Amino acid sequence: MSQTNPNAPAAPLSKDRLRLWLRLLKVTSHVEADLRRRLRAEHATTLPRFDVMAALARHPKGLRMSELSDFLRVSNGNVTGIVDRLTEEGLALRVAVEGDRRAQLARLTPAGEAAFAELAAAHEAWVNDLLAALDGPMIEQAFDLLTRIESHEKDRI
Amino acid sequence: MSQTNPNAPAAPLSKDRLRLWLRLLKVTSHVEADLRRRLRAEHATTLPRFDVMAALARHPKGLRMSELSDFLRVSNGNVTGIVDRLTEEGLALRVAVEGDRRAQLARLTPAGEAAFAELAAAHEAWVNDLLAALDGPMIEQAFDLLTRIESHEKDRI
DNA sequence: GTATGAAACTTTAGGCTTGAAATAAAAAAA
DNA sequence: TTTTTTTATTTCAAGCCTAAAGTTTCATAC
Repeated sequence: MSQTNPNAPAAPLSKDRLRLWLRLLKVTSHVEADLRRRLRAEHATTLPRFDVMAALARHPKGLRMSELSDFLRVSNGNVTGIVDRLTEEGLALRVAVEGDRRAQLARLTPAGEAAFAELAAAHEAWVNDLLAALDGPMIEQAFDLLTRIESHEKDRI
Repeated sequence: MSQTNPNAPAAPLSKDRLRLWLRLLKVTSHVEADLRRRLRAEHATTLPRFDVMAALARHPKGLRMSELSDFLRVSNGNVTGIVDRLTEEGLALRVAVEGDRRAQLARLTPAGEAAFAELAAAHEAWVNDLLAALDGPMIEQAFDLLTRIESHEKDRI
């Protein structure tokens, strides 16, 4: 489904796409770094922990470790460590699954839920500030561009 | 310079910006993960190593370790390790700086330059493929959106 | 010349990340 | 039932990343 003719000389578009990618990466990395910095400085936590807590907050009944790693698109071993650390701090816990002694559900504790509520509010405000230059129509435009990239991605598989 | 009135109720735009950010992060992470996967699978290397090699390739005379970490926006200690590993494999080397025994220049070896040339060509082709859904005008649009985010960013500091 | 402070770099501790190996339990096959 | 395979999770090794502490060298002030 690629639009490029393999026999054609390198199109100038190829260079433009590369420049765009580098620019996109730079901007998103910068925003992400800012969020990480604020999470660390103002809330003594990290983005991966925030992501795990966000996933668990959406699923109050808990998620299996494997569901969690699927959801977050990270490896199994990765979430093991993060949930370990959240558990040590009393923000998460593991509960046995009825009828399957291999599996465990990770859940937020009440303290974890309270902590996440604060984090989520701060996070939304930060993002709102970082993207404040974009108004409604521009946001639409951006969604549109992302959808194009994503749908092409699915073609490729 | 923020357009939001702190006394106003949470604007719906705030939620839209958050949704956009999550979507943006998802798409860029996916593209980045794809590039990492291909670098590993097809060229037995990593994105951080590629980034260091790209910086050194742009500066044939070499870069001080601190210039390198400034350029890549990562910590000093970080580049120490990456250059160490590139050096172990004969792709980079450190040369003393005339007149300052504290400093060292990191440079690519001829083998490193050759390896990078291959990597860079493959990388450009991958990005071209991943962003193939974007034509010239859309690329312009995207640059425009990124410029807005960036320029607002500078306001905030 | 000596002392003080700054600069360039490395080392260290701790968290994140992956892929691969290990463990344990469940499910399927024999 | 016993064996085999699959599934859920953890552990491990190795690289990436940061902030903070440590080392060496340079520059400046005295």
